[in-house]
Amino acid sequence: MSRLEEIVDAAQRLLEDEGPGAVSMRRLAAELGIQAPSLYKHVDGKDRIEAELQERALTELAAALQPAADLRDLAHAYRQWALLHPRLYELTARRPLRRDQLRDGVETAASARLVALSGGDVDRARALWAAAHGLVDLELAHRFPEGADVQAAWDALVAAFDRVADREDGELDSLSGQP
Amino acid sequence: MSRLEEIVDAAQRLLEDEGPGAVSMRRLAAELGIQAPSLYKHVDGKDRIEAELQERALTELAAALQPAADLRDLAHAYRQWALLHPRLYELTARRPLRRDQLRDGVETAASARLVALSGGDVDRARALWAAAHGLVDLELAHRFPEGADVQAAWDALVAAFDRVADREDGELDSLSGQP
DNA sequence: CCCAGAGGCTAACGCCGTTAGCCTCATCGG
DNA sequence: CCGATGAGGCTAACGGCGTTAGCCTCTGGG
Repeated sequence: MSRLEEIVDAAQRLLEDEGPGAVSMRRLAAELGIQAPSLYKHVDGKDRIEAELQERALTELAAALQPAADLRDLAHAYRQWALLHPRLYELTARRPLRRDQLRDGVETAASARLVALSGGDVDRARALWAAAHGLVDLELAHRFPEGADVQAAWDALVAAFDRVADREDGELDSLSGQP
Repeated sequence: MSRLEEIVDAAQRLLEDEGPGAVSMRRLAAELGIQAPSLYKHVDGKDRIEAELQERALTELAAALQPAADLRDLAHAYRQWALLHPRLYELTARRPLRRDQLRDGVETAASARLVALSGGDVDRARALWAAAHGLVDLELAHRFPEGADVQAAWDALVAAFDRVADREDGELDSLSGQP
Protein backbone atom coordinates (compact mmCIF):
# COMPACT_ATOMS: atom_id res chain seq x y z
CA MET A 1 0.00 0.00 0.00
CA SER A 2 1.43 3.31 -1.08
CA ARG A 3 2.16 6.00 1.43
CA LEU A 4 -0.41 8.21 -0.29
CA GLU A 5 -3.11 5.62 0.29
CA GLU A 6 -2.15 5.47 3.95
CA ILE A 7 -2.49 9.23 4.17
CA VAL A 8 -5.90 9.20 2.56
CA ASP A 9 -6.96 6.32 4.81
CA ALA A 10 -5.96 8.28 7.86
CA ALA A 11 -7.72 11.35 6.55
CA GLN A 12 -10.91 9.39 6.04
CA ARG A 13 -10.69 7.92 9.53
CA LEU A 14 -10.12 11.34 11.08
CA LEU A 15 -12.89 12.92 9.05
CA GLU A 16 -15.50 10.32 9.89
CA ASP A 17 -14.50 9.87 13.54
CA GLU A 18 -13.73 13.41 14.62
CA GLY A 19 -15.17 15.70 11.98
CA PRO A 20 -13.64 18.01 9.40
CA GLY A 21 -11.88 20.13 12.00
CA ALA A 22 -9.68 17.18 12.90
CA VAL A 23 -8.32 16.75 9.40
CA SER A 24 -5.31 19.04 9.64
CA MET A 25 -1.92 18.35 8.17
CA ARG A 26 -0.33 18.22 11.62
CA ARG A 27 -2.97 15.89 13.03
CA LEU A 28 -2.80 13.75 9.93
CA ALA A 29 0.96 13.49 10.17
CA ALA A 30 0.76 12.60 13.85
CA GLU A 31 -1.59 9.76 12.94
CA LEU A 32 1.17 8.35 10.73
CA GLY A 33 3.91 9.00 13.26
CA ILE A 34 5.63 11.71 11.22
CA GLN A 35 5.79 15.50 11.12
CA ALA A 36 3.47 17.65 9.03
CA PRO A 37 5.99 18.87 6.44
CA SER A 38 6.92 15.29 5.63
CA LEU A 39 3.46 14.79 4.16
CA TYR A 40 4.50 17.03 1.29
CA LYS A 41 6.94 14.34 0.13
CA HIS A 42 3.88 12.31 -0.86
CA VAL A 43 1.12 14.84 -1.55
CA ASP A 44 0.80 18.27 -3.16
CA GLY A 45 -1.21 19.69 -0.31
CA LYS A 46 -4.43 19.36 1.60
CA ASP A 47 -6.55 20.02 -1.45
CA ARG A 48 -5.18 16.92 -3.08
CA ILE A 49 -6.07 14.78 -0.09
CA GLU A 50 -9.62 16.08 -0.15
CA ALA A 51 -9.84 15.39 -3.87
CA GLU A 52 -8.78 11.80 -3.25
CA LEU A 53 -11.42 11.41 -0.58
CA GLN A 54 -13.95 12.86 -2.96
CA GLU A 55 -13.10 10.34 -5.62
CA ARG A 56 -13.27 7.51 -3.13
CA ALA A 57 -16.66 8.63 -1.95
CA LEU A 58 -18.03 8.88 -5.48
CA THR A 59 -16.82 5.37 -6.24
CA GLU A 60 -18.36 3.94 -3.10
CA LEU A 61 -21.61 5.79 -3.61
CA ALA A 62 -21.83 4.52 -7.16
CA ALA A 63 -21.38 0.97 -5.89
CA ALA A 64 -24.09 1.48 -3.30
CA LEU A 65 -26.53 2.72 -5.93
CA GLN A 66 -25.70 -0.02 -8.42
CA PRO A 67 -28.15 -2.68 -7.23
CA ALA A 68 -31.16 -0.34 -7.07
CA ALA A 69 -34.05 -1.74 -9.09
CA ASP A 70 -36.40 1.23 -8.98
CA LEU A 71 -36.62 4.82 -7.82
CA ARG A 72 -37.61 3.88 -4.30
CA ASP A 73 -34.59 1.62 -3.96
CA LEU A 74 -32.36 4.27 -5.40
CA ALA A 75 -33.59 6.94 -3.05
CA HIS A 76 -33.22 4.63 -0.09
CA ALA A 77 -29.70 3.61 -1.05
CA TYR A 78 -28.67 7.21 -1.60
CA ARG A 79 -29.95 8.34 1.77
CA GLN A 80 -28.52 5.34 3.58
CA TRP A 81 -25.06 5.82 2.17
CA ALA A 82 -25.05 9.50 3.04
CA LEU A 83 -26.24 8.92 6.58
CA LEU A 84 -23.59 6.26 7.02
CA HIS A 85 -20.78 8.61 5.93
CA PRO A 86 -22.13 12.08 6.68
CA ARG A 87 -18.83 13.95 6.82
CA LEU A 88 -17.53 12.27 3.73
CA TYR A 89 -20.76 13.05 1.94
CA GLU A 90 -20.55 16.71 2.84
CA LEU A 91 -16.95 16.96 1.76
CA THR A 92 -17.76 15.28 -1.53
CA ALA A 93 -20.87 17.26 -2.31
CA ARG A 94 -19.63 20.70 -1.36
CA ARG A 95 -16.24 20.69 -3.00
CA PRO A 96 -16.23 21.72 -6.63
CA LEU A 97 -15.61 18.66 -8.75
CA ARG A 98 -12.26 18.76 -10.54
CA ARG A 99 -13.12 16.53 -13.45
CA ASP A 100 -9.69 16.94 -15.02
CA GLN A 101 -8.04 15.05 -12.19
CA LEU A 102 -10.76 12.47 -11.69
CA ARG A 103 -10.05 8.96 -12.84
CA ASP A 104 -12.15 8.28 -15.94
CA GLY A 105 -15.50 6.66 -15.43
CA VAL A 106 -15.93 7.54 -11.80
CA GLU A 107 -18.53 10.19 -12.43
CA THR A 108 -20.26 8.21 -15.15
CA ALA A 109 -20.57 5.20 -12.88
CA ALA A 110 -22.07 7.31 -10.14
CA SER A 111 -24.74 8.72 -12.38
CA ALA A 112 -25.52 5.74 -14.60
CA ARG A 113 -28.21 4.17 -12.42
CA LEU A 114 -29.78 7.56 -11.91
CA VAL A 115 -30.10 8.26 -15.60
CA ALA A 116 -31.32 4.76 -16.35
CA LEU A 117 -34.07 4.97 -13.76
CA SER A 118 -35.10 8.37 -15.07
CA GLY A 119 -36.03 6.86 -18.39
CA GLY A 120 -32.84 8.09 -19.96
CA ASP A 121 -33.96 11.68 -19.58
CA VAL A 122 -30.86 13.45 -18.35
CA ASP A 123 -32.74 16.55 -17.20
CA ARG A 124 -35.11 14.50 -15.10
CA ALA A 125 -32.13 12.59 -13.79
CA ARG A 126 -30.45 15.81 -12.72
CA ALA A 127 -33.58 17.05 -11.02
CA LEU A 128 -33.91 13.76 -9.19
CA TRP A 129 -30.27 13.76 -8.21
CA ALA A 130 -30.53 17.31 -6.96
CA ALA A 131 -33.64 16.48 -5.00
CA ALA A 132 -31.99 13.51 -3.32
CA HIS A 133 -28.89 15.56 -2.62
CA GLY A 134 -31.01 18.37 -1.22
CA LEU A 135 -32.87 16.11 1.15
CA VAL A 136 -29.66 14.57 2.38
CA ASP A 137 -27.91 17.91 2.65
CA LEU A 138 -30.68 19.52 4.64
CA GLU A 139 -30.97 16.50 6.89
CA LEU A 140 -27.23 16.47 7.57
CA ALA A 141 -27.29 20.19 8.31
CA HIS A 142 -30.15 19.63 10.74
CA ARG A 143 -32.33 22.01 8.84
CA PHE A 144 -35.57 20.11 9.33
CA PRO A 145 -37.53 20.86 12.52
CA GLU A 146 -36.90 18.58 15.47
CA GLY A 147 -39.56 15.91 14.98
CA ALA A 148 -39.85 16.18 11.20
CA ASP A 149 -40.66 12.97 9.35
CA VAL A 150 -37.85 13.02 6.83
CA GLN A 151 -38.84 9.66 5.40
CA ALA A 152 -42.22 11.10 4.48
CA ALA A 153 -40.48 13.81 2.49
CA TRP A 154 -38.51 11.13 0.65
CA ASP A 155 -41.75 9.30 -0.06
CA ALA A 156 -43.26 12.48 -1.47
CA LEU A 157 -40.22 12.91 -3.65
CA VAL A 158 -40.32 9.38 -5.01
CA ALA A 159 -44.06 9.72 -5.60
CA ALA A 160 -43.56 12.88 -7.63
CA PHE A 161 -40.93 11.38 -9.89
CA ASP A 162 -42.57 7.99 -10.15
CA ARG A 163 -45.76 9.53 -11.47
CA VAL A 164 -43.91 11.48 -14.08
CA ALA A 165 -42.27 8.27 -15.22
CA ASP A 166 -45.68 6.60 -15.39
CA ARG A 167 -47.09 9.23 -17.68
CA GLU A 168 -44.26 10.14 -19.95
CA ASP A 169 -43.50 6.54 -20.78
CA GLY A 170 -42.15 5.15 -24.00
CA GLU A 171 -38.61 6.17 -23.25
CA LEU A 172 -38.69 3.82 -20.31
CA ASP A 173 -39.41 0.78 -22.46
CA SER A 174 -36.44 1.40 -24.65
CA LEU A 175 -34.19 1.03 -21.64
CA SER A 176 -35.91 -1.62 -19.54
CA GLY A 177 -33.83 -4.40 -21.02
CA GLN A 178 -30.66 -2.59 -20.21
CA PRO A 179 -28.32 -2.06 -23.17
CA MET B 1 -27.22 52.20 12.97
CA SER B 2 -25.70 50.04 15.69
CA ARG B 3 -22.08 49.03 15.49
CA LEU B 4 -23.19 45.41 15.22
CA GLU B 5 -25.16 46.18 12.10
CA GLU B 6 -22.13 47.88 10.62
CA ILE B 7 -20.09 44.79 11.33
CA VAL B 8 -22.64 42.50 9.71
CA ASP B 9 -22.90 44.86 6.76
CA ALA B 10 -19.16 44.73 6.26
CA ALA B 11 -19.20 40.96 6.62
CA GLN B 12 -21.85 40.66 3.95
CA ARG B 13 -19.93 42.95 1.62
CA LEU B 14 -16.72 41.02 2.12
CA LEU B 15 -18.47 37.68 1.72
CA GLU B 16 -20.23 38.59 -1.50
CA ASP B 17 -17.34 40.52 -3.04
CA GLU B 18 -14.34 38.43 -2.08
CA GLY B 19 -15.65 35.09 -0.92
CA PRO B 20 -15.77 33.33 2.44
CA GLY B 21 -11.99 33.35 2.82
CA ALA B 22 -12.04 37.13 3.07
CA VAL B 23 -14.38 37.19 6.03
CA SER B 24 -11.80 37.08 8.82
CA MET B 25 -11.97 39.02 12.05
CA ARG B 26 -8.84 40.96 11.12
CA ARG B 27 -10.07 41.80 7.64
CA LEU B 28 -13.47 42.71 8.99
CA ALA B 29 -11.96 45.00 11.60
CA ALA B 30 -9.75 46.66 9.00
CA GLU B 31 -12.86 47.38 6.96
CA LEU B 32 -14.21 49.36 9.92
CA GLY B 33 -10.90 51.03 10.66
CA ILE B 34 -10.32 49.24 13.95
CA GLN B 35 -8.30 46.28 15.24
CA ALA B 36 -9.61 42.72 15.35
CA PRO B 37 -9.92 42.34 19.13
CA SER B 38 -12.11 45.44 19.28
CA LEU B 39 -14.80 43.55 17.42
CA TYR B 40 -15.36 41.51 20.54
CA LYS B 41 -16.73 44.60 22.27
CA HIS B 42 -19.74 44.27 19.97
CA VAL B 43 -19.98 40.61 19.05
CA ASP B 44 -19.48 37.23 20.79
CA GLY B 45 -17.36 35.87 18.00
CA LYS B 46 -17.35 34.96 14.35
CA ASP B 47 -20.11 32.41 14.77
CA ARG B 48 -22.44 35.12 15.85
CA ILE B 49 -21.70 37.22 12.79
CA GLU B 50 -22.43 34.27 10.55
CA ALA B 51 -25.67 33.63 12.38
CA GLU B 52 -26.71 37.21 11.77
CA LEU B 53 -25.94 36.89 8.09
CA GLN B 54 -27.93 33.68 8.01
CA GLU B 55 -30.96 35.38 9.49
CA ARG B 56 -30.67 38.26 7.07
CA ALA B 57 -30.50 35.88 4.16
CA LEU B 58 -33.55 33.93 5.29
CA THR B 59 -35.53 37.13 5.62
CA GLU B 60 -34.51 38.36 2.20
CA LEU B 61 -35.16 35.00 0.59
CA ALA B 62 -38.61 34.86 2.16
CA ALA B 63 -39.37 38.27 0.73
CA ALA B 64 -38.20 37.18 -2.69
CA LEU B 65 -40.46 34.12 -2.63
CA GLN B 66 -43.46 36.03 -1.32
CA PRO B 67 -44.95 37.17 -4.64
CA ALA B 68 -44.73 33.75 -6.32
CA ALA B 69 -48.09 32.73 -7.72
CA ASP B 70 -47.34 29.14 -8.67
CA LEU B 71 -44.64 26.50 -8.49
CA ARG B 72 -42.88 27.75 -11.57
CA ASP B 73 -42.67 31.26 -10.17
CA LEU B 74 -41.49 29.92 -6.87
CA ALA B 75 -38.75 27.82 -8.41
CA HIS B 76 -37.62 30.72 -10.54
CA ALA B 77 -37.53 33.15 -7.63
CA TYR B 78 -35.62 30.67 -5.49
CA ARG B 79 -32.98 30.08 -8.12
CA GLN B 80 -32.67 33.74 -8.98
CA TRP B 81 -32.15 34.80 -5.40
CA ALA B 82 -29.51 32.13 -4.84
CA LEU B 83 -27.62 32.99 -8.02
CA LEU B 84 -27.70 36.64 -7.04
CA HIS B 85 -26.16 35.96 -3.61
CA PRO B 86 -24.27 32.71 -4.06
CA ARG B 87 -21.88 33.03 -1.10
CA LEU B 88 -24.62 34.18 1.20
CA TYR B 89 -26.79 31.31 0.07
CA GLU B 90 -24.07 28.77 0.76
CA LEU B 91 -23.37 30.19 4.17
CA THR B 92 -27.04 30.16 5.02
CA ALA B 93 -27.77 26.69 3.73
CA ARG B 94 -24.74 24.90 5.10
CA ARG B 95 -24.68 26.26 8.61
CA PRO B 96 -26.85 24.36 11.05
CA LEU B 97 -29.84 26.52 11.89
CA ARG B 98 -29.86 27.70 15.51
CA ARG B 99 -33.59 28.15 15.93
CA ASP B 100 -33.23 29.21 19.56
CA GLN B 101 -31.46 32.41 18.55
CA LEU B 102 -33.50 33.17 15.47
CA ARG B 103 -36.00 35.99 15.66
CA ASP B 104 -39.48 34.51 15.71
CA GLY B 105 -41.25 34.18 12.42
CA VAL B 106 -38.21 34.28 10.21
CA GLU B 107 -38.28 30.59 9.41
CA THR B 108 -42.05 30.47 9.15
CA ALA B 109 -42.06 33.35 6.68
CA ALA B 110 -39.45 31.66 4.55
CA SER B 111 -41.41 28.45 4.27
CA ALA B 112 -44.98 29.77 4.14
CA ARG B 113 -45.21 30.21 0.36
CA LEU B 114 -43.61 26.81 -0.13
CA VAL B 115 -46.15 25.01 2.00
CA ALA B 116 -49.05 26.93 0.53
CA LEU B 117 -48.05 26.06 -3.02
CA SER B 118 -47.63 22.42 -2.03
CA GLY B 119 -51.30 22.17 -1.21
CA GLY B 120 -50.60 22.42 2.50
CA ASP B 121 -48.81 19.06 2.45
CA VAL B 122 -45.75 19.68 4.57
CA ASP B 123 -43.95 16.56 3.36
CA ARG B 124 -44.37 17.55 -0.24
CA ALA B 125 -43.26 21.04 0.68
CA ARG B 126 -40.08 19.68 2.24
CA ALA B 127 -39.36 17.50 -0.76
CA LEU B 128 -39.85 20.47 -3.05
CA TRP B 129 -37.70 22.71 -0.89
CA ALA B 130 -34.97 20.11 -0.78
CA ALA B 131 -35.13 19.68 -4.53
CA ALA B 132 -34.81 23.41 -5.13
CA HIS B 133 -32.00 23.65 -2.63
CA GLY B 134 -30.27 20.68 -4.22
CA LEU B 135 -30.41 22.18 -7.69
CA VAL B 136 -29.06 25.47 -6.44
CA ASP B 137 -26.41 23.84 -4.32
CA LEU B 138 -25.12 21.65 -7.11
CA GLU B 139 -25.13 24.55 -9.54
CA LEU B 140 -23.21 26.76 -7.12
CA ALA B 141 -20.69 23.98 -6.52
CA HIS B 142 -20.25 23.62 -10.28
CA ARG B 143 -21.26 20.01 -10.11
CA PHE B 144 -23.14 19.92 -13.39
CA PRO B 145 -21.12 19.24 -16.52
CA GLU B 146 -19.86 22.24 -18.46
CA GLY B 147 -22.68 22.77 -20.93
CA ALA B 148 -25.50 21.30 -18.85
CA ASP B 149 -28.90 22.88 -19.30
CA VAL B 150 -29.68 23.62 -15.69
CA GLN B 151 -32.94 25.34 -16.56
CA ALA B 152 -34.17 22.13 -18.14
CA ALA B 153 -33.55 20.33 -14.87
CA TRP B 154 -35.61 22.98 -13.08
CA ASP B 155 -38.36 22.49 -15.61
CA ALA B 156 -38.31 18.76 -15.02
CA LEU B 157 -38.56 19.40 -11.31
CA VAL B 158 -41.49 21.75 -11.61
CA ALA B 159 -43.19 19.32 -13.97
CA ALA B 160 -42.85 16.49 -11.48
CA PHE B 161 -44.33 18.42 -8.60
CA ASP B 162 -46.98 20.15 -10.66
CA ARG B 163 -48.37 16.85 -11.82
CA VAL B 164 -48.55 15.50 -8.32
CA ALA B 165 -50.52 18.57 -7.34
CA ASP B 166 -52.86 18.01 -10.28
CA ARG B 167 -53.69 14.50 -9.21
CA GLU B 168 -53.85 14.66 -5.45
CA ASP B 169 -56.10 17.66 -5.42
CA GLY B 170 -58.78 18.58 -2.93
CA GLU B 171 -56.34 19.85 -0.40
CA LEU B 172 -55.40 22.55 -2.84
CA ASP B 173 -58.92 23.94 -2.98
CA SER B 174 -59.08 24.37 0.76
CA LEU B 175 -56.16 26.75 0.57
CA SER B 176 -56.64 28.56 -2.71
CA GLY B 177 -58.56 31.38 -1.12
CA GLN B 178 -55.84 31.95 1.38
CA PRO B 179 -57.01 31.90 5.03
C1' DC C 1 32.34 1.89 -2.77
C1' DC C 2 29.96 5.75 -3.87
C1' DC C 3 26.41 8.53 -4.55
C1' DA C 4 21.76 9.83 -5.61
C1' DG C 5 17.28 10.04 -4.25
C1' DA C 6 13.56 8.89 -1.03
C1' DG C 7 11.81 10.31 3.02
C1' DG C 8 12.37 11.95 7.21
C1' DC C 9 13.52 16.36 10.23
C1' DT C 10 13.48 21.52 12.34
C1' DA C 11 12.68 26.35 11.81
C1' DA C 12 10.04 29.63 10.14
C1' DC C 13 6.37 32.60 7.68
C1' DG C 14 2.01 34.63 7.56
C1' DC C 15 -2.39 33.70 8.36
C1' DC C 16 -6.46 32.45 11.73
C1' DG C 17 -9.89 33.15 16.12
C1' DT C 18 -9.63 34.52 20.57
C1' DT C 19 -8.17 36.24 25.42
C1' DA C 20 -5.98 39.27 28.83
C1' DG C 21 -5.04 43.49 30.26
C1' DC C 22 -4.48 48.31 29.61
C1' DC C 23 -5.85 53.15 28.43
C1' DT C 24 -8.79 57.05 27.12
C1' DC C 25 -12.49 59.41 26.93
C1' DA C 26 -17.58 60.92 27.45
C1' DT C 27 -21.35 60.86 30.46
C1' DC C 28 -23.68 61.52 34.54
C1' DG C 29 -24.73 61.43 39.71
C1' DG C 30 -23.45 63.80 43.79
C1' DC D 1 -17.28 70.84 39.25
C1' DC D 2 -15.44 66.53 40.31
C1' DG D 3 -14.93 61.90 40.20
C1' DA D 4 -16.52 57.36 39.08
C1' DT D 5 -17.84 54.37 35.53
C1' DG D 6 -18.41 52.09 31.43
C1' DA D 7 -18.01 52.02 26.39
C1' DG D 8 -14.84 51.23 23.11
C1' DG D 9 -10.57 51.48 21.51
C1' DC D 10 -5.54 49.46 21.87
C1' DT D 11 -1.21 45.96 22.07
C1' DA D 12 0.69 41.54 23.18
C1' DA D 13 0.16 37.06 23.12
C1' DC D 14 -1.46 32.02 22.64
C1' DG D 15 -2.23 28.03 20.16
C1' DG D 16 -3.72 26.62 15.95
C1' DC D 17 -3.50 26.42 10.64
C1' DG D 18 -1.17 25.31 5.62
C1' DT D 19 2.99 25.61 3.60
C1' DT D 20 8.11 26.45 2.28
C1' DA D 21 13.15 26.20 2.78
C1' DG D 22 16.84 23.80 3.83
C1' DC D 23 19.17 20.04 6.02
C1' DC D 24 20.27 15.15 7.24
C1' DT D 25 20.22 10.10 6.98
C1' DC D 26 19.68 5.82 5.18
C1' DT D 27 19.29 2.61 1.50
C1' DG D 28 19.65 0.48 -2.95
C1' DG D 29 21.80 0.25 -7.65
C1' DG D 30 25.81 1.05 -10.78
